[in-house]
Amino acid sequence: MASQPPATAKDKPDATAAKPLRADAQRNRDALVKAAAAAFAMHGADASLEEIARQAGVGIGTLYRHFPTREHLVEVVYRREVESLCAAADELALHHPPDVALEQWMQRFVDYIATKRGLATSLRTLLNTNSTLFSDMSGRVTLALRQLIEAAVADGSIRSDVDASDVLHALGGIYSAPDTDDWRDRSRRLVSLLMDGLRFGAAKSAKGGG
Amino acid sequence: MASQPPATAKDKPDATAAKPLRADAQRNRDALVKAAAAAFAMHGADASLEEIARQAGVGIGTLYRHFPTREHLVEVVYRREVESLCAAADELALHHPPDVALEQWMQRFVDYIATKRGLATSLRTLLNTNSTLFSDMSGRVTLALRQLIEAAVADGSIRSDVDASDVLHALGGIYSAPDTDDWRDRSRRLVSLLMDGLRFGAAKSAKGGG
DNA sequence: GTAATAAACGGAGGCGCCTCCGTTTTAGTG
DNA sequence: CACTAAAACGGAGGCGCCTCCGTTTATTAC
Repeated sequence: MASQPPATAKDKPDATAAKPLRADAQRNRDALVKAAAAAFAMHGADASLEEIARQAGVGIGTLYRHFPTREHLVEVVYRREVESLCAAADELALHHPPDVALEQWMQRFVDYIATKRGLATSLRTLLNTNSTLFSDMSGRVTLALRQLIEAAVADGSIRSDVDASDVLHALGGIYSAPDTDDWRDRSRRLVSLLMDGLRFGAAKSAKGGG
Repeated sequence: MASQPPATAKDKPDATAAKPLRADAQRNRDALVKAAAAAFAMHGADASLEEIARQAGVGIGTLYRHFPTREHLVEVVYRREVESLCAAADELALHHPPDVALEQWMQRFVDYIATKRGLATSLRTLLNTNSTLFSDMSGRVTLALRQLIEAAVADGSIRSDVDASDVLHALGGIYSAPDTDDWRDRSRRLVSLLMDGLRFGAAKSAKGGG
């Protein structure tokens, strides 16, 4: 479990090599990310950075030391959220039948995107600027979705002639709908509809294999 | 020369209908645009708006009344510059042989773009956001270029199998070159080279018509 | 000319951005 | 434990953004 290389380990020229932060620095950093996530969710991507620092209980200087620009902070928050969304896939897979897990995850995905409406503009700018971020995130999402789909296909509860990118496109159609009041309800219905389409013609009737 | 419709003229429901400004307002507006053009040229698109107001000799409130956002101001300055660039085409056509006019105008065009390097990012954002602006401006430029080309073709000094959009693409290749110190010299050479290509196979050798 | 009114002015004020640097805290060392 | 160097902190300060509203000015009507 001890993954620190304090003295005995050799330096790894790892791409993601980050020397361990000092304990207080790590604490503050975590507090900042948490506060930023809340602030961005509440006020959109141009929430006040000073307010974020205040909520995190640190000085504005500390915020800027950790995140030199607003974009850095937005990126970290965004990565963290996508990561947690994808982690939820594993969690759902453990506690539900594959098709139910898939449906619930798709619903979460759409809901998550919905919360990002306000950030749409700046997030798109960020994703255009930072192509690494874009490919990392879409790769991560596709992977999570693929695993859910494969499990459901293996289980025979959905048809086998679909793949993750097809479904991702279909979900795109759902969340790009204009935002009315009943957006949430409709998206729920549409995800459910998509799910029925996926179940149609599935092998489940011939259930037998383990 | 009197183009004001003070009392006798009827109201035109023109799309660009703008009620005439009060004299002082028009004066201030002009001063602001002029100051802004200078400031953007000097400091890029995020020049200080307060400084612009100061240079124009007006209060910051006046600036914001005329141009509610920075983008409004950038747009007006940009439109004015493109307009003046295109007007230069007519001017050149009056005082030079068609091929010389064409070459000189292309040179001005490339020089102009060069001054916009600093604004590239924000200008691109603006053009993406505001598609009307984009089509207006590129239409205006294409028209000016087409007239120069047609005159030179008619005169027999350049070949006839090119059109404005071809040449615009070629110019694009020139100004998108990486910016080194000798950028200006090289672009001059390249424009000259392009011009030679346009002259090649022209009818001018068979000069005879008046 | 004067009066009335709509239009325009302008800058103070409140807030946010970001930098800079004196102060504090941590992680090592003996 | 004390000591030190390096790392991190934090907030004052300077500047820019933008709004709001009391004051000034151009225009119109008489």
